[in-house]
Parts: sequence; C-alpha cells; structure tokens
Amino acid sequence: MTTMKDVASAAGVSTATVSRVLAGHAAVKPETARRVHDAASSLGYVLNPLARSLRQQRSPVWALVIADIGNPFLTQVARGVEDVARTAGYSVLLCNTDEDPEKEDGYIAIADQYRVAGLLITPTSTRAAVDGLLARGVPVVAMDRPLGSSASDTVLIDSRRAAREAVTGLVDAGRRRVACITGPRRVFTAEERVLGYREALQDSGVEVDEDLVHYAGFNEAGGRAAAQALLDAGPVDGVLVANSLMAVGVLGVVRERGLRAPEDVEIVAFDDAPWTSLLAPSVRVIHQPAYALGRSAAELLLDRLEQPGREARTVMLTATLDPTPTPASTPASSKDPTTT
Amino acid sequence: MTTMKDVASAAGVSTATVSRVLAGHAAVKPETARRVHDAASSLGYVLNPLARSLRQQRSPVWALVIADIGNPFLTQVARGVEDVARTAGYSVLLCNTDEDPEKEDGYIAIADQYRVAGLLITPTSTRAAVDGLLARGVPVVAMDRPLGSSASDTVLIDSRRAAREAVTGLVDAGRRRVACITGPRRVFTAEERVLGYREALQDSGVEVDEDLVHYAGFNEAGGRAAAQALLDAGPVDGVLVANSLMAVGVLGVVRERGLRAPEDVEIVAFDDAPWTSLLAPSVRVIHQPAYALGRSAAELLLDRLEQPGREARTVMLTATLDPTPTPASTPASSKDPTTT
DNA sequence: CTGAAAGCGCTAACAA
DNA sequence: TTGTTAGCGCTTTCAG
Repeated sequence: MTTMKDVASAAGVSTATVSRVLAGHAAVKPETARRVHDAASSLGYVLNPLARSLRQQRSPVWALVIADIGNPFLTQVARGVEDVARTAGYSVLLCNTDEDPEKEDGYIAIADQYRVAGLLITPTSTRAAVDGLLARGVPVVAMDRPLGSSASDTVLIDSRRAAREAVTGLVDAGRRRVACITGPRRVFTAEERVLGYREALQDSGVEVDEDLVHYAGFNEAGGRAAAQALLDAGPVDGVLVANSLMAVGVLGVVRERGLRAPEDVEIVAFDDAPWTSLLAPSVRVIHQPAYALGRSAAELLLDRLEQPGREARTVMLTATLDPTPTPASTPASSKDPTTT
Repeated sequence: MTTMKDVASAAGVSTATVSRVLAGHAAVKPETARRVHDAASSLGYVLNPLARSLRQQRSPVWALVIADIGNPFLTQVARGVEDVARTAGYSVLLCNTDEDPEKEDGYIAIADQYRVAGLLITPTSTRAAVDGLLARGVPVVAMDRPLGSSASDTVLIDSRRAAREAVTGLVDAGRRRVACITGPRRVFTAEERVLGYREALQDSGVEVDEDLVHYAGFNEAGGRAAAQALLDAGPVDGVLVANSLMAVGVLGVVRERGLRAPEDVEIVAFDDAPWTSLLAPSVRVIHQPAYALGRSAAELLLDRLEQPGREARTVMLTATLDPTPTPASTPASSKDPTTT
C-alpha cells in the first residue's frame, strides 16, 4: 500500500508538500506540484480517507436512514438526497430500518460512531436516539416525519390536508362507508392520514365509525391484513390507503373477493409509483413530491453545515390528489425525475 | 469529544486496558473491567471507528454497488446482502449507479479509497474497474452479472434458460410474432435474455425477425420507448420483457393502444414484484430468487474473507416461470421473505 | 514556497 | 493482569 510518504520521497519533497499539492489550496511552486503529481500517479497512490478524517475530525459521509428500502416513495426520497449530496462531495451511507425502532437506533448509533457529517432520517420512532449527534453539533434532518426533539431541520409533506381532500371527494361522490387503512400507530404520517380522514368526515357531518379505521404495517402484508379484517366486518364503498405498498395488499384482497373498483369500492392511495396507474382494480393516487422532499432535506443539511448556529427550519411540501384515472389513456406522468 | 484517554484516566488505567476491555478479548480483571465500563458510560464515551480502522487497516464495511435502487429485484438483492452482513457485523454502504458505467467506476473508486472489507456489485459494465481492489486482496463478488476479470466470486441466475422456456411456451401456445424487449446491450442479463429468446425460436423452427428485438433502458421509460417502436413497426402477439420496470412501460403502451393482454398480446416479464399480479393488462412473470441471490453473494464474501486464498467460485441459481395467472384468485405468494 | 514535528484516537507488541 | 511504546496515514501549525 503506497502512502503519502512514498510519494514524498519519490518526488523528493516532504509529506507536507504532497498534502498541499493534493489538497489544492496553499501555494506550491508549479514545478514541485508537477513532480508530486507525477510521482503519485506513477506509484498509483490513492489517498487514505480514514487517516484524513481522523485528522480532520469529520468525514465526508452522510447517513441516510430510511424506513423501508422497498417503498418506492422512500427510494425516490433517497434519490433526491443522493443527487444533492453527490454534487456537494458527500457520499451517502444508506441504512434500512424496516420500520423497526431498534434497528433504527442501532443504525443511528453506527452513524454516531462513524462521525458522519450529517444524518437524514425518516424516523420510525418519534424518539429516535439522535440526541448524541445533536449534542455533538452534527446536523440531523428529519424527513417526512418529525422528530420529538425539534432541534433539527425538518421537511414534511402536508399529507393530512391531502387525506382530508381525498376523503371529502369520496363522500361528495356519494360514498357512504369510507374506511381508512393506515400505517403503524407510532408513525407520524400514519396518524396524520387518519386525522385528515376524520376531519373530512366531520366536515361532511358523517359520523366516524371506528371499525372502519385500521392500523397495520406500512407494506403489502399490512394492507392485505387490514383489508381482510375490514371486509370481513362488513361492506365498504370507499377506502383511503396510506401508501402504495399497502394499496397493493388491499387491491389483492379486493380482487380476490370479486369486488370491482371503483364501482363497488373506490380506493384512494398515497404515492404514485410508476405502476399505480396500471393496477387492475384501479386506484386513485395522491402524488407526494418524494424526490423534492429528498432534495430539500439535503439542502437544509448543506445549509446547516455552513451555518451551524442557525435556528431549525421546517419546510412543508404539498401532496396533490391526481385526477381520476381514465382507464383508456394512461400518460406516464413523471412529476419526479426518473432514470433514463 | 471524549476519547479513550479520558476514559482511561477516569478509570485510573491505561488506554491499552480500556481498549482491551472494550474489545472484549484479552484477559482483564473483572474489577478493572467494571471500572472501565462505568467510566466509559458515565462519560458517554463512544469509540472512534475511524481511528480503529486506521490502526487495523480494515473497516467493517462492505460496499454494495447496485445498478438501480428503484428496481424491486435489486432492492430484494440488497436485503439479502444486508441481512447476512448485519449478522456478521458488517455495515453496508449502498451505492446506486443508475446503470451508468462512469458512476459505477466512481463508486468503486470511493469504495477503494475507503478501504472497504469487501465489495458486492451488479456490474453495469463488464469491465468495471475492480482490479485495484482485487490486487489489494479485497474480495469482490459479482451479482446477477459476471465481471470481465473472473478472479471474483460470482452468483448468477440462469435467466437465459428461463427466457427460453418462456418463449417456447408462447410459441407452443400458438403465438406467431413474439418480440423481445430487453435492457442495454452492455448489460449481461439483457443479452442473456435475448439469447434465450433466440434459442427458443430456433428450437421451434421459427425464424428470428430482428425487428422484433429491442434494446432499451432497464426501466419504465426504456420499456415504454421500446414498446412504442415495436408496435409502430407492426403487430405482435407475444412479448418477452427483461424486467418488471420495463414491463410497466410496455403495459402502459399496450393499454394506451387499446390492446388486450393476454388476448391480443401475451406478455411475459422477468421479476415478480408484489404488484405484478395486479397489473391491468396482465403479465405472466418469471420469478427470480433475488433475496437468495443477495444472501449467497454475501455468504461467498464472508467465506472469502476467511479463506483469502481459495479459488473463485460461481453459484448459479434458477429462475422459474410462474403459472399463468388466474385473474380470479391472486395468492400473495412470497418465495422471498418480505417485511412484516 | 517548503520542511519539521506534533498529534488525530486507537491497537498491538513487548515488557513488567 | 496491566502499562509503555510505537505507530496507522494524514494535515497543519510554526519555522525557515
């Protein structure tokens, strides 16, 4: 393993000079710089970032702790974060918690140990253990869900409003038994969506039937289980589903039971994955600006890195109810950039 | 920032002893160990892994370089890798190349610089620049696609055979104009699937019409573009699609053109995401053992870490053509574990 | 413009 | 069983 010392002796200078040349700043005679570069490349020298970070007391890495790598919404968020991070020269260490508070705390601890320059998280627990980071002055940005300790920057999406709007639409369209299938109780967005649902019903003077509200895992299995329980209990003509993965589970059940959507039951779900418009029992979707969320969060982090002192900021983005899908034409609308 | 030295003086011992206590190995008097632990926890000490890695010349991190974080097949692979890594005490640095050879080489260089303990990759280029790692004795495992330099362990899925089987099925069912929509030319699996397609046609004595073979991006946009071009050129009654994301694009076009599937055109696609069985124009899927692929790859890496000398090994897994979907019942078959 | 030297926080011989 | 010591590879004063 060739080190800076090797390069230094090959170029006939000190390691200090090599360091200066490689870093770019600090004035070095061009002639010397050239010799160093030549030596470095001919030796195939590659800088050891561990040593550099040890010395500098910071590493150019961000930890991105997300709740579910299988959730298209969150992978879009990750893309947004990564794109900004990369252009700013940071690498992103992606960690997957599977909505498990213990795994979450474990990853935060690892990030802590690694002295990451910043942490972005979609907290699964409101009390995610980020105090250590914060105390040490490491910026933490909460994405999609707030953290208990509000000393950190936060980017949210107003999903409560969107939920309310969607449910109001269902009721206005004449749906009488509208249910709500949402994520785990502990999770902020899961609760927000239920709140929006309740508000809409109250606005419309419809009494909330608690049997129509189901909490479950934020994934296909959760959606499936909730739908089974819901439909076993009685008929329903509208459902608000908290994310696209759950929607898949719900639709599976709907299909198996021979129900038609939207005729028998109209389903509105959060998140527009590319495939949502092609689902068999059809779903109306609520678009969430996932990519933009990731970008904003990363920008807040960058900003905070420059002004460590500034007060915490909260950015609120808006979710929009897509127009009812017209089965005949299905434009591949991409409000978020996609890979090409 | 409290260091080991602080803990040492607080506990009235040397840093060497603190290190020994924290590492666990090496015998330390229980009494001393307790004092050290007390000191450490009361000071809120957290070990600096940078320093440790610098000293040990290895870091407990694997780089997982995948081609597309948005591809459900690959996220399942990532889960497999991560589960094995975690139980073995490694963290996984996930990198997303977007099928871009330059980004790929960039990430490999970063992994190289970070002195990762191992690298797992779904190479987008056969000549991914892993020689540096290999030369330094860092294990590299190729997943789903082989690397040019075959000095590395490899886990593949026999998708050529699966493609052949699927296309043979289409022809046997009376389909006469069967097309193939696959990924970028450079990508191994993209080519393999075309090879299987060609073999099937040759077996059946059907001449291969080159206009029916389309290469495109391994994502929704790619599938969409290929399908447009294909259908503009003439009618088709069967299509083999190389992955689920492309299938979404293809189905969108099929639907927009008012074609029915499988009546007018039967579509068989690789990868069974949870939502594939719910797609409107229906698709028959080829199941690939993604999670198992990830696990095998991780196990090969672990194994190689223990026996640096052993010769490279290649594991071949099998893809299976799922039975024709019966629209009425859609069992949520999970051959791969899912989050609950 | 360049070099010497100190030291980031930790681990691993080697002594004691 | 514990301490001393010598670095891992790099950056950064401080001199020159």
